[in-house]
Formats: sequence, C-alpha cells, structure tokens
Amino acid sequence: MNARHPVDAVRDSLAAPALYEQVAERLRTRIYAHELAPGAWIDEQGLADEFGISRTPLREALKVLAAEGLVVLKPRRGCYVAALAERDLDEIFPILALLEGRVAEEATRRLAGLEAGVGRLASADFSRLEEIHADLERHAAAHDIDRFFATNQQFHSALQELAGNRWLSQLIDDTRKFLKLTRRDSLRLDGRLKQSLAEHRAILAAMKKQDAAAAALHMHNHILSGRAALAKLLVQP
Amino acid sequence: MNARHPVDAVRDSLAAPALYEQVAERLRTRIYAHELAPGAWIDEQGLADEFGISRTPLREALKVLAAEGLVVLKPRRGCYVAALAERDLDEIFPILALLEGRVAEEATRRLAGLEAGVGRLASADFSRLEEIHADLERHAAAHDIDRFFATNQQFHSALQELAGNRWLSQLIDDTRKFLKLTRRDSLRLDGRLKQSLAEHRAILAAMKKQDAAAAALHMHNHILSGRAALAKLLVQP
DNA sequence: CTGAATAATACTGTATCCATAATTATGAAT
DNA sequence: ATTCATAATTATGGATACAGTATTATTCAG
Repeated sequence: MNARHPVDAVRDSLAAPALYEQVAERLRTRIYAHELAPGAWIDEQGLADEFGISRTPLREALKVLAAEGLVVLKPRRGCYVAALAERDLDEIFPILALLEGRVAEEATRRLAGLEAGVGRLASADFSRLEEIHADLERHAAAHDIDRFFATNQQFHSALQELAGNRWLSQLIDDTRKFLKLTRRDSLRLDGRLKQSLAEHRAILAAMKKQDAAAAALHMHNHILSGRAALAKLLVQP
Repeated sequence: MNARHPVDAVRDSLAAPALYEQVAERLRTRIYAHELAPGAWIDEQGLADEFGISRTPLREALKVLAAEGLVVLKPRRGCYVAALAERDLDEIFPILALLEGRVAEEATRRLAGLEAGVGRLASADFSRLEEIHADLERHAAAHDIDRFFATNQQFHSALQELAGNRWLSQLIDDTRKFLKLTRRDSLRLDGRLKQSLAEHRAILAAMKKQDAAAAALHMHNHILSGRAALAKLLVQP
C-alpha cells in the first residue's frame, strides 16, 4: 500500500493542507477584507489564541505572506500588513497591462494554431470564453456588480488557461494579489461596467479574427482603462 | 517596500537580519551552486545541525524559499529543491524578454524626459550605463567570462534602476531567480560573448537616440537570443 | 525465494518554553 | 511642567519536546 501508485497524486491533492497553509489563507482573507487593515500591526499571540493554535504555524504563515509581499516583517518589531501607495498603483497597472496583453496574444496564437509545440486549441475553448462573456453581459444588465466582479475574474482566468503559460499566469496572479490590498473597486464607477464590456468585446473580436496583436492591444488598454477608472474613484469615492 | 519613512529604512538596514533570513540566503546560495541539486530532498535536521541552529528558523527559511518557488513543500513528505523542465525555460524566457524590454523602454523614456510625474534623468545616469558596457567589452576581450557574467548583471540592474519601476524590477528579479536553478550558462558558448555585446550596443544606441520602442525591441531580442544560445548548450554542453 | 503483513524507525508538524530585545511606564531632576 | 533616565512589561526570535504519520526494515507465509 506504499508503492508509487497514481493514487498518490490524488492523495496529495486531497491531503489536508498543512496548518500553516490554512492559516496563511485565513490571513489572506482577512487582509483582503480589510479586517486586517493596511499598515496594521499583526498580533501573533492574539491571532494564535483566536485560531486556537500555537504561534509556530502562525509565524510560518506570516513568513509566507511576507515572501508574497502581503505583509512586511520588521526584525524584532513584528509584522505589519502591507500598504500600497498611489505610486505603486501607477507602477503595477502598466505591468499588469503588459502581462495580460501577453496572455491575450498567446491565447489568440494558440487558437490560431500558430504556436509551435503546443497543440492547437479546439474552438470549444473559445466558446467557453464567449459563454463567460455572455454571463458578464447578463450581470451587467442586472446591475449585479458582485457577480460581475466574480465572473470577470473567471474571464481573465479562462483566458490565462487558454494561453497555457503557467509562469505568465503565476506572475499575473502574484501581481493581482497586491491590487486586492486596495479595496477600491472601479466597477462601481458609473459607466465603467458598460465600458468594460465593450473592451471585452473588442478583445474577443480580435481573437476571433485571430489577430493576436490586436487582442494584446485591446487587453492592454482594458487594464489601463481599469486604472483610469480607479483614479477617478480616488477623487470621488 | 512601499512608502517607508527614510528613518525606518536606515534602522532596518542596520538591524541584523533575522536568523531565518540568513539561513534562507545560505540555502539559496547552496541551491544555486547545485550543492543542493534540483529535485533533491532537504534534510531539515541535518541542515539544522550543520548550521548549528534548531529546526525552527530553518523551517521558516524553507517556507520563504517555497513561496519564492525555489523549493517545493510536500505535506508530510518534506521539502525538495525545485527542478526546471525545458518547457519552463521556453515559458520563462519570453516573459523575461517582455519585462526587460519594458525596462529598456521605460528607462529610455525617462532619459528623454517624456515620462509624466517622475523626473527627467541626468545624462550622467546614462554615462554610468555606458561605463558598465565598456567594462563588459574589456572583460570580453580578456575572455574573462566570470567577470563578464557579473558585470552583465550590473548592466541589467543599472538599467532597471534607470527605469525606476520597483514592481517591474521585483518581477524581473523573481523571474531570474528561477533561471539560476539551471546552472547552464549560455555565455560560455562560442561567439555568444561577442553577440551579446553587439546586442547591448544596439540597445544603448537606441536609448541614445531616445527611441524607446527600438530599445525595447533590442532588449527583447537580446533576452530571446540568450534563450536560443542556451538551447544550443543543451545538445552540446 | 518472493511477496505481503507488521513492527521499527525516522521525519514532519505542532506546542511549549526560554532568552533577549523593544516598548512603555514610572520617577527624579532640572 | 517637561525631559531624560531607568525599571517593568510585553512581544519577538529561537530552542526543545512531543505527537502523529510516512517510510523502511523485518518477519512470516506461500
């Protein structure tokens, strides 16, 4: 029962994640929800008591979050939730635009079957993307911003899968994490929903025409457009 | 990493790094040197004894390295050094090309003073880059590959500083870390030194002409060219 | 001699404990 | 009353101890 069965892979995925990982996840949730606000000090003992665990796994979790950049560890002075400045947003969004643009480009190329090595994608994969977009249109019509937000994430994730570049996806996810630190949400801005949809349509149209460069450009602009909307939110929240 | 008071930075830099950080650094060194080879199991107790410390800080260091991607933590089964597949290289290099291309672009724009917000760079900053390149030329002429390698890193670092985008730099550094896992070094390939120099010259020339797009393109090709060289090394090392 | 079942071992994950550095509170002196 | 020095408190960093699980070794049956 201990030889290398294929079942092992399953068991690994089913195995309960280590405590420090669960704790890290709970902390991430709290940070994103601003229950632990940016800049706030993190009380190790307090949280450990609250979670009903010892400080050891909690500290390991904090090390992980620190490596991710969600918290900063000041030697001998404790742990603080990271805080983003406006300048950080100005630096992050263009990078995200670059990366997501690249995703759109690679996804389109794979759809067109131009990519060397990796196989050509079935048109069913693209249909899936169109379905998600259809959902988006529905949520927008219903002014259901929360569902729109969730589905929007799905859209970008699905596109990342189409691109099939794990490293690229990783970088994007890493980068997006920081944006979650600012809980401002450009989607609530008047007209932003409609604008966002139009941008998505442009991306999809370019992909359908198998114009990778255009898809990249539209995605690039889409992300920057999100930044611009966020900036408006700053002066009038 | 964000908007800290200058005083904090000083105090932080003077404070001795926590033990787990020192350990993480030592482990990185060993991993890069392949003393801990890709795929190898990491013996916590053994290393702790060797370093003369307990398992606690060592484990914290491993958590950090895991978050960085240098090692993988298998629950209940220990820690293993990460191993890159050829496919990973194929995915990483284009991303690096994208990011470093962007660095060249932003640096050039700042030199040209076209960037909004951030100040125009002095020509002295560009001279510094040219000096480093001159060093490179010398090391190449002397066939001193080790110094060339080190100075080459300086070149790219200096360029990143000119671009002045901390997040972009961070992503690049994070990405380059993985490449150090494969100890193959394209610079040792016949003719690669000369080729690399020529590519650098093209980048510098574009920057001097304040042609940001061209600078980006040349840098992009420079990185991909490095990948191509590496590929040759695979069949004949 | 081979393979399975079981016992022994080793390692991971977590909790507890201790030492040291940092912060706050207290008190004296100007 | 304010400021500086010193003491008390608290939190962090690290070591050690222990429990639970995976791996390896051993034994026994076929």
